Amino acid sequence: MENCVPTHLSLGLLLRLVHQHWTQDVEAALEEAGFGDIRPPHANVFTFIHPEGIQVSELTRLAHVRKQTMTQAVEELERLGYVERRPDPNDRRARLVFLTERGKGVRPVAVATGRLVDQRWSDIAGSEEIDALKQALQSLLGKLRGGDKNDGDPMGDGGS
Amino acid sequence: MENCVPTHLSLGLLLRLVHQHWTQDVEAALEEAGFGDIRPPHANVFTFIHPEGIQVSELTRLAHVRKQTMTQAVEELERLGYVERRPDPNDRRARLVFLTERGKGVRPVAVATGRLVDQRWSDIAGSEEIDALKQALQSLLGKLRGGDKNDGDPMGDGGS
DNA sequence: TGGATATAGACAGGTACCTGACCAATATGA
DNA sequence: TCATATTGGTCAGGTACCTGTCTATATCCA
Repeated sequence: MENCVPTHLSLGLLLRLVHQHWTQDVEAALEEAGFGDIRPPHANVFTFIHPEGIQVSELTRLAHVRKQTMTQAVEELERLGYVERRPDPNDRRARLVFLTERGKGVRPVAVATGRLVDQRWSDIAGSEEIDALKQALQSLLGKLRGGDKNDGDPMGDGGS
Repeated sequence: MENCVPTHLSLGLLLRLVHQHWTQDVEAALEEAGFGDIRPPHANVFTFIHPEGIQVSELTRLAHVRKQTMTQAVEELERLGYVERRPDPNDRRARLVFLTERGKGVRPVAVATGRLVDQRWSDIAGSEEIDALKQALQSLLGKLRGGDKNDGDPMGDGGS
């Protein structure tokens, strides 16, 4: 009796709960991979950073989080030695974020983590179902915002 | 060009973004209904409370949030005069949460808010799509937890 | 060329979740 | 019946988001 999944929970609740699962799973996967010091929000940085350096503002746009949030992630990664910030030669207001040598080593793992969780969920629930869910969410999102500029995100996030 | 919704965002990112939309929409709907002092997490209380009184612990179970979170919501609603807490005659550790007269008046509106947002989203994206999404999330959730006790939630949440 | 506006980033502060430690009352069971 | 969980609730503290304000630089255009 006790494991019927009976009536409909609200959409808000469902979204929150599934999202929580995702975050936890990403965190666990990072831990497992031996990078306990990298946490979900950091994945956003690893996902979108590139060798030419990138501004924090650009990162916020790509990851859809606020400046404060992204700044904090970058600062933490800087403290951990994965990235460094240097002045932007083309804009004296800005600083560019670069991977350090250490960061370059970790990036593939950090980026792969999201995919890994995707994979696990596909194993559990069927990859078609997961794909359909993604599609549905994406389509919904597109409709909710009248038409938002979007951006790739090969896998990204992991974060939130 | 700028409104293509091109490649696939990660599931985590999608979940976060859609959830954010939901929360904002619920908040806006409450505001619109003239209850700007009621905020999304409070909806959990209004959804699950009943005339016989309910323990905070029971509320946390139903809404799937932690004690601290629910306690805070209840305290706020108490301060606003929507609920009151009285000792549980059957358990001297516990206190029961009851709606005040004021709370009884607001409850239907607070509960309806979630449905309202559901309705709006159905208008925008098609009710079939929304229903399918709910179903998919629920099914996924059921699979992620080996098999969890569930609970109704006629509409609930609103909150997160 | 100079004034309005937009942008990069820092800073201050709030919210809705979370965890873990703790106390008091209750239920369990040898 | 008394030690041992378990549970209801509080307290302290952390995280990942959010908002708004502010300064310095950049951009745009009249």
